[in-house]
Amino acid sequence: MWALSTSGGGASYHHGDLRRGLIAAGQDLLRSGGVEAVSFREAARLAGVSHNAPYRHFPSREALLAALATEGFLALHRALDRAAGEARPPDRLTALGRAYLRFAEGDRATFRLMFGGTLDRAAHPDLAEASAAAFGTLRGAVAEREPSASAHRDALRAWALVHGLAHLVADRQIEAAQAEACLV
Amino acid sequence: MWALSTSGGGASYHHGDLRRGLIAAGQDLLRSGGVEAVSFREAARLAGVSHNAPYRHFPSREALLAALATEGFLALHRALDRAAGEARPPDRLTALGRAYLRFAEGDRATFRLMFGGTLDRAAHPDLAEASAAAFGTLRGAVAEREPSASAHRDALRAWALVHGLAHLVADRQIEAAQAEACLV
DNA sequence: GCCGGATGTTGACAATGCCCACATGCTCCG
DNA sequence: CGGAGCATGTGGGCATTGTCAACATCCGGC
Repeated sequence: MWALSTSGGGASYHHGDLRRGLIAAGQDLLRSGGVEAVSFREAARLAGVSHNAPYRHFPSREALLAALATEGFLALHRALDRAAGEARPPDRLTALGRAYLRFAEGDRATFRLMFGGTLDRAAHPDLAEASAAAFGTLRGAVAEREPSASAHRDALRAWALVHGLAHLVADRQIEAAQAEACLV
Repeated sequence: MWALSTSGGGASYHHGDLRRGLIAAGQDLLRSGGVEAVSFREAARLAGVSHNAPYRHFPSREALLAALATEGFLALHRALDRAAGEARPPDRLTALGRAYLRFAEGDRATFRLMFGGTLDRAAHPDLAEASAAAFGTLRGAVAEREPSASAHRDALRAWALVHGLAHLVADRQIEAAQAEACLV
């Protein structure tokens, strides 16, 4: 048992791929109980190891949270890229916005962790890189549609609009359908 | 000593106005160390009471956090009202947006607590009321400028834009000046 | 003047993050 | 082939926290 295929960058370990297991456990906890519920010891329990094993893979609880957020940015990036590939230029920006909103709606806890400001990006390079990569796709789509001199400001505005809608949806202040109606 | 003037709704108590003192202590902790740093016991320490005294005023730590968020919405509401009063209709909406951004920038920790999604509005009526009141001012200003049939959607869009900018500023992803430039 | 309830205190318990010393089992080098 | 070295996992322990229960104190109304 435990013949996990390490389908990623992680090394292969003693008892399977514990790092991956802890991230999976953390995602479960995050989605079911929010950031507060992500506990080092509980993640260890779910992964079937002792309460101290996680320290061999994450230097602190915050590092685990950063890994979860990084995972989130990777997923968002994939979703944005997919949406960009399926739409032609005129509608592309709207499609990206919709994908952004769908992501926030589909995994509210992760979205809030990603943008909750709890995590210090400077202290977690992987996180900074993953988030910059995701926004690169968005910025590219804006520049493509609006190649004016004020492209930067327009990109920012588009980003902020979508981001604000996503937060409002994640916080259940508005309905997802209302948010999508604002994208036109 | 401890002759605090209870300048609000709180009753007057045994050792002064502990509820107010705990909120003040909580604000200090919040601003200096983020939500995670707001500890029941530390707030009690700052207020000079035993570790269990807070339970006579807040049923749980989350209730204290809710009170801090409520206080934040009251402050935001005041700021928005003041900005609305100082500007005439054409510029009023922009002025409101600026006030919103200034608030988020000036007290990032409180802003994140208010919109972090950690707090269940349904469980804290005061919080729900205070947040609804603050948004009432914003919505009113939008409707005033854009009395079209799609006023609701426009209000939502304006709110989302400002809200997204505020989040990006609070998370230090963009500069406050960049955000203000997007308000026009 | 005293009595009840609101307010504050002390003590305790489980859970958590993190540190230390120790055990285990790959892996690689001779 | 065998043992050394090191990455990985374990167990115990400590300080802190949120919360509960029992007890103390102090105010206002009878």
